[in-house]
Amino acid sequence: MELAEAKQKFIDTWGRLGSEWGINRTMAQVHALLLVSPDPLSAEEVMSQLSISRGNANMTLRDLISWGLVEKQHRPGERKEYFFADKDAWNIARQVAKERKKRELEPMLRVLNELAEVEGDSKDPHFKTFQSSVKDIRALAQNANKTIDTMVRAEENWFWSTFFKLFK
Amino acid sequence: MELAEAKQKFIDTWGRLGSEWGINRTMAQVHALLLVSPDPLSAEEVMSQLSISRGNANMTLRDLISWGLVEKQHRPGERKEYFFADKDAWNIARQVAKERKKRELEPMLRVLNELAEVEGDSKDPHFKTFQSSVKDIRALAQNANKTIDTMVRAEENWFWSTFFKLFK
DNA sequence: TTTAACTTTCAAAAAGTTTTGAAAGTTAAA
DNA sequence: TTTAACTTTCAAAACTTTTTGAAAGTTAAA
Repeated sequence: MELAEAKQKFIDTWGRLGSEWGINRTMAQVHALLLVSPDPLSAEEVMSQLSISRGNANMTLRDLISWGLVEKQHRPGERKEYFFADKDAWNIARQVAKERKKRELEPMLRVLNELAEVEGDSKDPHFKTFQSSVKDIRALAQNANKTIDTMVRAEENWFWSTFFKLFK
Repeated sequence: MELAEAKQKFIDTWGRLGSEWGINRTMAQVHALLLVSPDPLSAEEVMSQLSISRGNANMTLRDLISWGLVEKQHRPGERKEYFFADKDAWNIARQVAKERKKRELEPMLRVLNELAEVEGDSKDPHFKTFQSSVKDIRALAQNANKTIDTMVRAEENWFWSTFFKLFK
């Protein structure tokens, strides 16, 4: 397989994975493109390499920056901005976990906490099932939350050497 | 808050979470409905409680069964089938992790393995960046894969006793 | 300043996904 | 076997999300 073909396959695969996990396909593709680029790319280069519009490239790059996966670079004497992706897989995983926790897990936990407080007739099977399902799922979510906290705080070395041992 | 209102909120929240994570909103809502139902429900009941069509209810229930989250129950002397959700949060998490691993992680790993084999000029920065990004992400994916394997094999007790102690 | 090289916005269009419901299929009981 | 109670299918419609591109906005350099 040629490098160009392999890059394309990587971009497509990363894009598919993203969309299966609720992340905009184009955003994942732009991320993949930057992951395999040794140097920062301009918006123009992203547009032409992925055949996407200027508006789309702009929004997507801003999203990637807000996810903490990409940063802008400025070159002296040039108006153009360049975009560069953090290439460290563990940083990427941490960053994504951190953002999704903030955007999705925490809001859900707030609702679950509220629902766990709902009072009712403890003889009513409907109430009993509701309460135990909610509390059980809440415990799971709290646990996920805590695990992500630990993950976010962890150093790379700690992660590769210690964390996965638990699961071996 | 009334129980009925709380149930509705639970169903909506679970539905939203599902769609943020690439799981059909209705499927997540049907799952939530069954999670708070002490008894199995018929397709008819699911349809009317969530105001969805017969076709949608049927497909969604079959999907939930294929995810291992719901099972059909048959009552002697009745044609109708009833649907019942496993209420155990740890089983649910394991089941979802197992299915997503099979449906998404493993196919991606196959592509990454293939891409990690691509040969090229090790003096070329494009090739070097490609190779190291692919290998690094592959290592992460392999770790995730292994972690899920362990999770799937783990007993409930192991999980609850090791992780959830603080929250009970 | 002014200019022009760039970035950002956003309404409309396109693409993708989900839902509907009527018709076809299935099967348990009579 | 026939019937009718139920389940399944799938093409078309509705809905949701993403993308486009032209216009507006910004700003560094001349």
